[in-house]
Amino acid sequence: MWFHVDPSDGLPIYMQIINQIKRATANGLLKAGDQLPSVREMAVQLTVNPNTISKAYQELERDGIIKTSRGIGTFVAEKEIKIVYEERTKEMMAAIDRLLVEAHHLGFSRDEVFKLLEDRIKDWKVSDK
Amino acid sequence: MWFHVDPSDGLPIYMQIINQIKRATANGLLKAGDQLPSVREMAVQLTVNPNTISKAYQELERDGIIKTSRGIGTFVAEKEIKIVYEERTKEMMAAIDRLLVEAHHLGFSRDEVFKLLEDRIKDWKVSDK
Amino acid sequence: MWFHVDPSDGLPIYMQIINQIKRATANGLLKAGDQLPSVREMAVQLTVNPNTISKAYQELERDGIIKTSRGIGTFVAEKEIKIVYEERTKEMMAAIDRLLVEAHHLGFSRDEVFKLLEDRIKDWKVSDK
Amino acid sequence: MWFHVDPSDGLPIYMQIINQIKRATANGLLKAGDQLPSVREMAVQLTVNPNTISKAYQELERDGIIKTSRGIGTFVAEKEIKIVYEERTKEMMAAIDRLLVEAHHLGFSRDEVFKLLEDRIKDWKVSDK
DNA sequence: GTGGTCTAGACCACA
DNA sequence: GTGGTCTAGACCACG
Repeated sequence: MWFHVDPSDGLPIYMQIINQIKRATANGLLKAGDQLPSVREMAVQLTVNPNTISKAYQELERDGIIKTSRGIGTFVAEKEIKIVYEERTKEMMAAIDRLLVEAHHLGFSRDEVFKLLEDRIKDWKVSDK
Repeated sequence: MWFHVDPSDGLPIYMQIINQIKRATANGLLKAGDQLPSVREMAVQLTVNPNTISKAYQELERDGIIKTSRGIGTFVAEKEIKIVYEERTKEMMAAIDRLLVEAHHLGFSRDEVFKLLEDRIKDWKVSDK
Repeated sequence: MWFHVDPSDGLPIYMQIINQIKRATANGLLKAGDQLPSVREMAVQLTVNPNTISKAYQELERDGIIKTSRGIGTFVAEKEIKIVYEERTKEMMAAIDRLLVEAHHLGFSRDEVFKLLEDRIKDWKVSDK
Repeated sequence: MWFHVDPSDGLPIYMQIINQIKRATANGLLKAGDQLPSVREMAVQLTVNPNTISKAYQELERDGIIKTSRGIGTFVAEKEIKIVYEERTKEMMAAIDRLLVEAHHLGFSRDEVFKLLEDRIKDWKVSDK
């Protein structure tokens, strides 16, 4: 499988794994019912401590993203993640505020941020498939 | 002053303080030359250990956000954009990309992000002087 | 390892440690990828509080000299010169000027400084590989 | 008088004053027997706490640079500062080492440092009077 | 009064 | 085992 991990990334390794799996399920790269590698298998592949994989899986299961059956394996769950609208918007606004603060400290005006984002979104759209 | 801290937030306390001060300098609540509460003062206000405040202040100083003088106090620094243009833009684009990725995870389309940012910038502008 | 510390030196302990590590990476005693003693280990060696070592390591990390991974350890970072040419040269010239001023205070002529540096560089070169 | 002080310099204010006076006596700008401003006078002039001036003067007197007579004033002392040769050389070598370490972290080779210093010294000589 | 350093000791996050 | 955060409390340097 196509997982990878960067130990020198600030993000804890178990988090990197969680993010990749979340993203894959969001993308459709992983569909409900798909089997995930076993903890040991993945640990070998990423040359990472099995505890680390285990922790990632546990957290994913807690969030209802995956489902593990003892002795059988680990699978992508049916359930879909739903965050309430207000929650989502709140987080999104927080993220936007973080961006604006960062922009300020980098010396960009709000209009420049707006312009840059506009351009960036256009680029992304073009490269969309 | 209007600082507050949530010990049960995942974010370390000193980080919460850093973020609040960065934000305040970014939106003009704190202006260059303004004096910040003394380490001890802020420590009692937030019922937090003085060392924790100190750590936040030191980190802010090395980022050039504030300036401290022993025996005098701590002050908001003159803003000075030192990084070269390419560097700045590169960092800004990276920040924008992080935002777009986060937006995607939260299930927002790019147009929605664009719209939200537009609104937010308008709000901030009002508080500009 | 060969670290040592003098608590009665005017310089803060964490600074002494920083200087030693910077020096060691500068003259090749520590190379990129080398593992540093763990915080606790070094703390007992130097009979110093672990927090003090931790502070030194954290400061070194933000200067890009070392790289630490939680749960793994602390390592010498790959050297990476990021600053632009003009910036670098400006800083270097400032450092040279500081040296010349200090030399003047100590009563050395410029030619003597030149001579001493020449000798010193030769010595260092020998320890190059 | 031509003293000045920069509170935002890393160096403590009292140190800045000491350095200026030391330099002036080394230069000949201040000669043995010259009277220095009173503590109060200097404090007003530099808009600095009198304690700070006082501390500088005390330290200078301890080093034999100046001599104060109660009720009369403060004067440059006759005695000349002498550091033993080995001491001076030791300090000078330490300063050179600091320069070389800094150079390394700025990405300069030893030969480049040598070259830069050579140029700098030549410049200084030309601008000497 | 200000900020800076250090200790002792606790608890957490990560691998 | 690793490093990171926080507290309580001491002492120092500076103005």
